[in-house]
Amino acid sequence: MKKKAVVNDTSVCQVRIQAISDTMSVLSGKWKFHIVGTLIEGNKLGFMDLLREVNGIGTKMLSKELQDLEMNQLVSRTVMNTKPITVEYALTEYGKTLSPLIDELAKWGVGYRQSIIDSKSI
Amino acid sequence: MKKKAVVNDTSVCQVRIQAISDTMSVLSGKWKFHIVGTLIEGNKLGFMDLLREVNGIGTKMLSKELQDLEMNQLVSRTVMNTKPITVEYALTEYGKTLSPLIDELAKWGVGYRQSIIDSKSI
DNA sequence: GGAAGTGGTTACCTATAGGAAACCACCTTG
DNA sequence: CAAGGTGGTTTCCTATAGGTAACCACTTCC
Repeated sequence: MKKKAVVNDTSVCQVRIQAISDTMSVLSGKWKFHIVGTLIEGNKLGFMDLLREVNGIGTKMLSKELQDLEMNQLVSRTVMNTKPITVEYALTEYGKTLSPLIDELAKWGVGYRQSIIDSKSI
Repeated sequence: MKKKAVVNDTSVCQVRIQAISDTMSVLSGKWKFHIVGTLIEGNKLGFMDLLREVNGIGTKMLSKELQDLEMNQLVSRTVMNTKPITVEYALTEYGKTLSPLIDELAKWGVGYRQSIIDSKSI
């Protein structure tokens, strides 16, 4: 019996793999990270605000993605009692726990872009 | 001139949004986080090892995703001079900078799963 | 009354992500 | 020489993600 080059079959590792799947399934698609990232910066935003801020998104996708995020308790939707009715989208307390993740995402992206620039100038 | 409820038009913010896009474009698709996550655990792995470890992936996707990652300098591909030819995939030094990001991803996923369990048991 | 701004939904279309399976080459073992 | 293990590529197919545009309702402004 040869020893297989298996990684690490401990439950810790299985949990980790499962956890990555879970996170990705909640934040799947092209826009959710952007929307959450924007809401971290903006605190409370209306639909049209988000449409402007999230570069390139259309009404359909924004609407759908917000529903997804609301379903997963990450975003709250509050209809305000104003003259032209307005709706406020904001991160829930739980949604705010995504901050460190989004920060890492942004941080890595900055470094990545810099590394491309550096490699070009050699 | 009404003040628009614009988030934060500073360059810091624009960079951040751009950075999130960058990261997501490099790690797009269903499998890249899994593959990188597995390589973090496993150090050096062969094609068949990855095929076994990354649950559910097929040869085509694994092959394609590894090429993508190699192109972006995140993964190295080394053909070993062994009797039945073997290939070692490993994270590059730059690929290892993804560790904190993957860790956050996994950490959040664990918390998320727990929050689902908790909300059920109330 | 019509334009313009709020916040969407719906229908339609297409590009592509991703899966299954066949196939290829090379080497070793029986 | 056939089987089985390495490491893939190619073809073919489909599900779905995502884009465009039309449309809806309500309100205020002119």
